[in-house]
Amino acid sequence: MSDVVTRFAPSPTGHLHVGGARTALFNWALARQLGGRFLLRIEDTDQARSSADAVTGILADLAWLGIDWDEGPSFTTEDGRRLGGDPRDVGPFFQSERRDLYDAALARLIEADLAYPAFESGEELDALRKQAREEKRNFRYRRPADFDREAARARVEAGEPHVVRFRMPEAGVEVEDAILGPVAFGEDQVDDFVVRKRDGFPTYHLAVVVDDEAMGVTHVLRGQEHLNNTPRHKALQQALGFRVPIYAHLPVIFNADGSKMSKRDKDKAARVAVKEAMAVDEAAARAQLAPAVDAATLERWLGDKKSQLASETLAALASKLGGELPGIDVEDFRRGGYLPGVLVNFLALLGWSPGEKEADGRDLERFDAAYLAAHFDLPRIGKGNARFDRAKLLAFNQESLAELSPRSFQEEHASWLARYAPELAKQLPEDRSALFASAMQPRSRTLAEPTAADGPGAFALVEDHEIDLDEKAVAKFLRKGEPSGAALLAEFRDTLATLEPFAPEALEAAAGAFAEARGIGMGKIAQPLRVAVTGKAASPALGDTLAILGRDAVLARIDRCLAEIGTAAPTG
RNA sequence: GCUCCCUUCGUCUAGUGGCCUAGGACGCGGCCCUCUCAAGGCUGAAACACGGGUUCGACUCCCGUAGGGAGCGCCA
Repeated sequence: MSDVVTRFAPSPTGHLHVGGARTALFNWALARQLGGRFLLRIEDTDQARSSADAVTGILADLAWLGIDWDEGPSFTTEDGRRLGGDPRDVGPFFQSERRDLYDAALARLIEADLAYPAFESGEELDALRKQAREEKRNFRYRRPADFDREAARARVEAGEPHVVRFRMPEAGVEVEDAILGPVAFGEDQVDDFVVRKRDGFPTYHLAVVVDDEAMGVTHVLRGQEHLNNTPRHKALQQALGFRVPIYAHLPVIFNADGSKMSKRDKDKAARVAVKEAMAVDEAAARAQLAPAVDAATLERWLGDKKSQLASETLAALASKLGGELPGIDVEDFRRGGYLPGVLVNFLALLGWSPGEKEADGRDLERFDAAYLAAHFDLPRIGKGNARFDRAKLLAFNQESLAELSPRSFQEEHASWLARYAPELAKQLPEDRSALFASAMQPRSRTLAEPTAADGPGAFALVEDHEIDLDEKAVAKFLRKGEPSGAALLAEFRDTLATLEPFAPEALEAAAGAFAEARGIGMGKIAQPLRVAVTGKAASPALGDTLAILGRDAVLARIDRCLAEIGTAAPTG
C-alpha cells in the first residue's frame, strides 16, 4: 500500500448531497488508483447543526454507492461487509472527539504569538464589514498595531468571552492546485481569521488542518467553493510546521437551469405543489397532507420561504400529492429507483472523463466503479462548472436496467419494492412476478416506474373493478368499426375462457388466429382487449398483459367493460 | 463592491498548434420495424463567447472585453 491518503469529510447536517457524493467518489477513486487509503472523517464542530442520524444516513448513502472507506467510523453494509476502523491509530474520526488535538495546536500558535484573542462582538464586526463594503474594499480583520498581549491575556483570564484569531502572514500566498494550476492571493485578500470560536470549538479551518496532518492526508479533493480557503490552510500548515497536501478543487455542480443545486430546491418544489393543491381545494389538500405533517408546521413552512422540512417529510408530502421532488440527495435517487452504479458513473462524468474511445469510435462513457478505480486521474478533471442533466442520468439508468439479465432485473426490482413500497409487493402474485418484471424491463427507466400510479405496470396492481376506462380509447377501439371492437371482444372472450395454457405465446397465437380467421388485422382485436383489461390504449405486449393478469382477472375485466359500455355480450 | 476561478452543440464532454469539413453521449427532429406503449435499427439539425495579438498555421498560446460561478461567517 502506498502512502497516499485521501479523505472525505462531510459535516453531518443531513443526507448526502450528490455534490458531496461526487467529492467522496473522486477522493475514493484517487486513493484506489494510487493504491492508497481512503478515509472518512465527520466534521461535527458545529454543534447546533450536527446530528447522529445524519451521520448514519451519510454512511449508508456512501455504502450504497459502493464508496467504501478504509478508515473511519465503523459501519456494516446491508450485505454484511464491515467498513471503517482504525488500522493506523489516527482516530477518532469525529472532530468533536478530537478537541485536545486542536487545543494543543492552538496553544502552540498562541505561545508563538501566531494567534491571539479578539474580543469584538458580532455586531461590531458587522459594522466594520458594512463600512468596508461602502468603501468598496474587501473587509479584512488584522490585529491592531497597538495590540497589547499582556492586556489581552488578562482579559481572557478574567473570563471575558473571546475568539482566537490566527495571524495571517502579511505577504500574499500562492497555492498550487492540481487542477487549476498556481493561484495567487494578494496580501490584501487574506485576513486574521478565527481559529477558535467563542464556544471553545475550533473552526473548520483549524480542525481540518490539524486532522489532515494527524491523519497523514496527502491529497485533498474538494469543491471549488473552498479554493479561497486554501491560502488560510496553507498558512496555518506552515505556521504549525505541517506538510502541505496536494490540493485539487473540483468544479461545482448546478441544476439544469443554472441555479446552484441545493436542498432548498426540494422545499421549493414541494411548496409549489402544496400551494397548487390548495388552490384547487384547500380543505381536501389539508386533509390529505395531515398525516404527513401537522398543521402548525405546515403553516410555518408555507409562510417562510427559507424554512426547510426534513427530507422524509418532504417525500411524504410529495407522495400524498402524487408529485415528484427534484433529486438532490443520494437517498432521493435511491428512492427514485436508480442503480448505484449508474449514479456513480454519471457523477464521475460530471467533471472527469476517461478520454478513451470505444472500438466503434464513440467516446467511452459508460463504466463502472472498478474502471474508475483503475483509471481515475487528476489531470483529466475539468475546470468548468457542470450542470446536472437529469435526462441523461435517466437514460443511463434505463440503459443499465435494460442490460440486466431478466433475473437480475427482477431481483433489483423486488428489493426496491421491499424497501420503498412493501404494500405493493404483496399485490404481485409470486408466480406472475417474473412475467411482470420481464414486461416492465424495457419499459422502465427506473425501478420505481413499474409500480408508479401512472406507470406501465399500474394495470396489474389494481383490483379489477378499479380500472378506469379511458373514454377516448373506448370510443376509438370498442365502439367504432363494423363489427365493433366490443362485438369482436365479446366473441373472443369465449376463446380466452378455455385457452390452455394461459401464457403469452399461446395468447398471442390465439389472438393472431382469431384475427386471421376474420380477415382483420391483429390490432382490431388486440386494442379492444387491451382497453378492456387495462383501461388504456397502451400496455405491454398483448400476451404479456393478459398473462400477467391471469385468466380470472381478464374475463372479469372484459365482462365489466362490456357491461359498462352497454353492449350486451352475445355468446357463441 | 472587492478578490479568485471558469468559458467547445440546449446539456455533459473529446480536443494539449497542422490529424477539425470540430468527434461522442443525452435531449430534440425524421424514417424503418410494429397489435398499442416501450425497446431496437437507420438518419438529421445543432457549438469553438467576442475582439486583438503571437505564428507559415490557432479550438488549442498571450492580452483585453463580455458572460457565468465562488468566496468575502465565531457554517463547513
